[in-house]
Amino acid sequence: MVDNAEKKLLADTGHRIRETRAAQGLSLEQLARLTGISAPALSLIETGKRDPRLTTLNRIADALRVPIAALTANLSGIEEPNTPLPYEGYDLGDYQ
Amino acid sequence: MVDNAEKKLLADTGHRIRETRAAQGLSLEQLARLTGISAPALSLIETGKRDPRLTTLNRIADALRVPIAALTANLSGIEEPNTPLPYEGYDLGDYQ
DNA sequence: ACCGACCTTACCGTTAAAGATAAATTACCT
DNA sequence: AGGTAATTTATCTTTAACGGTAAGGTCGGT
Repeated sequence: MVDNAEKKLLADTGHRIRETRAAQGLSLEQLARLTGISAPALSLIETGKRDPRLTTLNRIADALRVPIAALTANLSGIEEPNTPLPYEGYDLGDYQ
Repeated sequence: MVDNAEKKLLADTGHRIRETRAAQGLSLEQLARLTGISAPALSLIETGKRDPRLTTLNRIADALRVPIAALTANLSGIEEPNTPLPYEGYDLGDYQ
């Protein structure tokens, strides 16, 4: 469960990065120079084969001039205020 | 430039995680069980001493039932609107 | 066909994330 | 004060991110 969801997260995030980069007419090599991240590493991230660190994601977002949130696929089931979760909550006793 | 900004990013992100966890009355040990991430690792992340991977951040966001964007500090200089490309920016003349 | 720009994949070395455990520290109680 | 929970820090091992380089692959253009 975790594994497939995480693969999808990485794939979707990579997709968003690639779309954003392509929309700006940047090549991997250009983005590599802008971010300091090598082009092979960027390729792996964009194809969902690598699990980037937060600072890596931040450097990409900075270079593409979008917030990190624009790159992180949001498939966790939560989006806006409070989506009622399909599964059991934990004991959040003093919450509310 | 990158270094200080990244430290601040990690510190701010960790702070948001801690605030969200505390607001739900969860201990590090409880969050560790929910995420599969060890309590020492969570402590390092919350105190900004570790650079978490995207899937790690995602597991934390899932357990806290907030989107990843709620945890990632947004100090990249860009705000909210996902600019659909004004496209006259980006002076990459020196690159290319 | 060749060419050139772009992307992918594979290998290697360095570095750091992450789990486990234990120890030390701090906070919060009565 | 003592006691307990919570958190931090330290050490170790395994795993993977990342850069570098080189090789392979794809596509469009002349």
